[in-house]
Amino acid sequence: MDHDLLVTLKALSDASRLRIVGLLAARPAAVEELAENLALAPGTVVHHLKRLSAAGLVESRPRRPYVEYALKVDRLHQVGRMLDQMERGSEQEAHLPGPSGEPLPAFEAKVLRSFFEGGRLVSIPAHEKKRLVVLEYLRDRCFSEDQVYAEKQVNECLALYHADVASLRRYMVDAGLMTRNAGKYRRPTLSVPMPG
Amino acid sequence: MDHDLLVTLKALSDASRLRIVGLLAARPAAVEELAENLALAPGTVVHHLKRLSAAGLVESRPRRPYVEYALKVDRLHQVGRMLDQMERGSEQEAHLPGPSGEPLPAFEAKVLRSFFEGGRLVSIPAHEKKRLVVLEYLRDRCFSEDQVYAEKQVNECLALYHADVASLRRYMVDAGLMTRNAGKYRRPTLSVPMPG
DNA sequence: GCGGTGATTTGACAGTCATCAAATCAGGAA
DNA sequence: TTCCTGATTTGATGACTGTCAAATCACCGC
Repeated sequence: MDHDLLVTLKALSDASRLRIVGLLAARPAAVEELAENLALAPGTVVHHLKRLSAAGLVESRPRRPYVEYALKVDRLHQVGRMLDQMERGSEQEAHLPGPSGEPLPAFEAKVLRSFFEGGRLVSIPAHEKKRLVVLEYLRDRCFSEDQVYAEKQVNECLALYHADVASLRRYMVDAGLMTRNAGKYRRPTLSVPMPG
Repeated sequence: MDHDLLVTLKALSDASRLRIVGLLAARPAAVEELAENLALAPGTVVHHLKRLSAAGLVESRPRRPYVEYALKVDRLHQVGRMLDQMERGSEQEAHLPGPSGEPLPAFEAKVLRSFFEGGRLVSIPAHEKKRLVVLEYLRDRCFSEDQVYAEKQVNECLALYHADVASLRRYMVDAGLMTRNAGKYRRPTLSVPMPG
């Protein structure tokens, strides 16, 4: 979620891409059309469109013999709203809501309240049971299922909550909350820790 | 205006700076405080704060013995609104409104209508009188007085309207609409072209 | 099947920039 | 004045990325 915002802002923070968004705001267009308007090579335009697409700002559809790229205005509005609410973000995080607002079990709520302050993790719990609560909470806030994360991305989101991202990463992997394969991280498909 | 949006988006499109914004959203803070939370060197934090400041997102105030940096929420909201309205941007430009909405003299209005299409300059007028109308219009939309622009910035804004930015730049300078000094561009302070 | 057109991918290059360590500055206290 | 603390500047380095030209792909009509 937070990570997506970053991706989207990065996508919008380039002159050429902003111009593309401006052009697509008027009407959908093909790659070559954009390339001509922007005085850029088609390959470059494709590169930009891919970034905008990864940010959910643009969608493509075959329109033989062209490919029609169109702006997804909803996403733009979403980003606008996110920025508007960013100032509230930290206050809300101070409430430490559960994944979908439902109340947390008492123990977990207590642990989270005592280890978080102003939306940030003040220290990593030494007791394994408490640590697990914190780690699981962070994992849910940072990573979605069925997505692969580079170590850099993992660090980026964890850093939102605590400076020592290396420890958090290691603990998560050790606890089986995240799996690491060839430098890539992901949530385990079905992690029911079975003893024996 | 458009240029400021780019600067601001660039400022927001970095993980560290987003985290800074998040921290400052909770409460104002000093450089070292931020540096510790982010696990970054103080110098690096200052660098980021300078960028955020240039984007108008942050302001600083001496708070001996510290320097207090605070978020300017208004600016954040402004950006959010700009993104919301970006989709309307091109439509509005299609109307080619004057600098502050007042009606343009008939001749200028006619020239602009015939040389612009969908908010873009379709070709540079060959006739000097018409060209001047177009150039002046573009200058007003791109550059404010009392500000110095690098050539790159000049190109960025002009490119929003026409691919051949080099010609536009040259014509503007030749016509005295912009002055160039040591690679830097600016609007002439008082440009009353006096013959002789 | 074969060309042709438009889209995409690839490899290389250049410019930008985040980051750090270390040097420097600024102002209060001793 | 001379320290001390915190902020800022500087220079260097490494990573990222926007850009292009050229190669490749995908699909259509012949």
